[in-house]
Amino acid sequence: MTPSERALRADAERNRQRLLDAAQALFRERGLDVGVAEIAQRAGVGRGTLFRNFPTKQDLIAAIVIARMKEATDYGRTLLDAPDAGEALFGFLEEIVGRQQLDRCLFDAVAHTFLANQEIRAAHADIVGGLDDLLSRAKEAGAVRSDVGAMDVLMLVKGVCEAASALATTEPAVVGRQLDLVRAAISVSGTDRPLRGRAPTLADVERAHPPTPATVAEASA
Amino acid sequence: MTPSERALRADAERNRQRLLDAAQALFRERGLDVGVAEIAQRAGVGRGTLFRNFPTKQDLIAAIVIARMKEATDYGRTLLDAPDAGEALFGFLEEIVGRQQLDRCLFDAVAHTFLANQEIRAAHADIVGGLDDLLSRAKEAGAVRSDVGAMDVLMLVKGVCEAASALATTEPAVVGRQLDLVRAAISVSGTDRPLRGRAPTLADVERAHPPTPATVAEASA
DNA sequence: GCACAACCGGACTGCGCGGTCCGGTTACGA
DNA sequence: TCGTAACCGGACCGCGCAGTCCGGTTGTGC
Repeated sequence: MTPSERALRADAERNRQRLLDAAQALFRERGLDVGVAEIAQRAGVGRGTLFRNFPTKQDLIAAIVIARMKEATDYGRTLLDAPDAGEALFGFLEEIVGRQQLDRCLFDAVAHTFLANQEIRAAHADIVGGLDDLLSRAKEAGAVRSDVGAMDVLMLVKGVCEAASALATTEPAVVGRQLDLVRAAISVSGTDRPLRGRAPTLADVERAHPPTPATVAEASA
Repeated sequence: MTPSERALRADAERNRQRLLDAAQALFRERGLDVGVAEIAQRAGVGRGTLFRNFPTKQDLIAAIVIARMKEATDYGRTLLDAPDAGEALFGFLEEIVGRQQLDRCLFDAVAHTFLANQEIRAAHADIVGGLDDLLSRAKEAGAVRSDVGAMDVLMLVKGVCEAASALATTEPAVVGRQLDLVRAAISVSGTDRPLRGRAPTLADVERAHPPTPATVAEASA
């Protein structure tokens, strides 16, 4: 947070990175339940070192989540220049799903608790923003119906991730199939029925996950 | 399991039901994390009584889940006589989502662990069967594209539930909107693109959640 | 080459929860 | 009425894990 933290010593930085890598790998393999002891061991450092870098297991998780979200956002930006706006959008959706499939448990965490964390909230908003840009272009290009919003799409995609994770291990092809159905859902079809209600907004989601007093305090510390 | 268990004494049966009701209510309010102590207290019984009726917290949860699934299946059957096959199908989907919204955490549990339980597996298969019947009728009536399978639909619906639970507390209308999108996804539109792969089957899902040796033993006990 | 930051890693604490035990009590049901 | 099944509920156990402490060690940066 405070930029005044003097740069880490070389070995400290190295260890920090090792911890992130080890945690990431273990979380992928076995979920968030892996113990800190094992993470430290896999990283080849002592437990003390882990807690020096990340005072709390949650902090460690959050660091990984944020890094992953930023990667996705960056990828989305590169698609803004793509010639076919529709394909760009659907490509982004594929990418998001692919990433969430890899790091399933991490995004579970985001959904349930971590939107209370300010940094994660910001990273999330960035992704939504990027998606919104891609969606707007796709609408202009006539590839997507005009009455769906970014959160509509994001919810569908999140849903696909969740549902797919139940059986993706044995049938990865199913994910693509589900995405095809999402595509059918939001494409212009000529026989579209109107959608109920209004498009949900980012604010709606954030309102449902208020930052806790604890995280606010933490952020200002 | 064994039908030879002699009927419970009146007060025992009463307590059993109280426990189910209390657990159900608490799970709805605060998720599966509520402790057994609190459940017993809310039911107005001692902890010993809880464990006599349900040797394990998991058993308690499973009992509730199975009851809920059976209710949904029964409702589905009543729709088989409805005049409009398309509306019947979509009505069933609304119903499923509504139920899952109420008992969010329970179905999380199912997805993650409980398909290993034979009874739950059977109840799940029944629901899929019912959905399949409704879907077939809707296809014959020309309301739904012919290349989607019951599991395709179920996955979409499950996805909607998951995604919605993230913000349903503040915006219940969003769920209906997502269901409209699901409807758009599987309706005949004239401009349908082919779907990747083949329709997933119940067997695909079950294969991904093999019954554990433990549950097999438990079922035969 | 030296001072000190960073690391090691075992021992320890605290916590919460599921599950067990049991002696004393209640109320069902025949 | 009476035998007994079922209940009560406090005490207790075990477990696993996050997080702390600390004395001894290593290796970085100046």
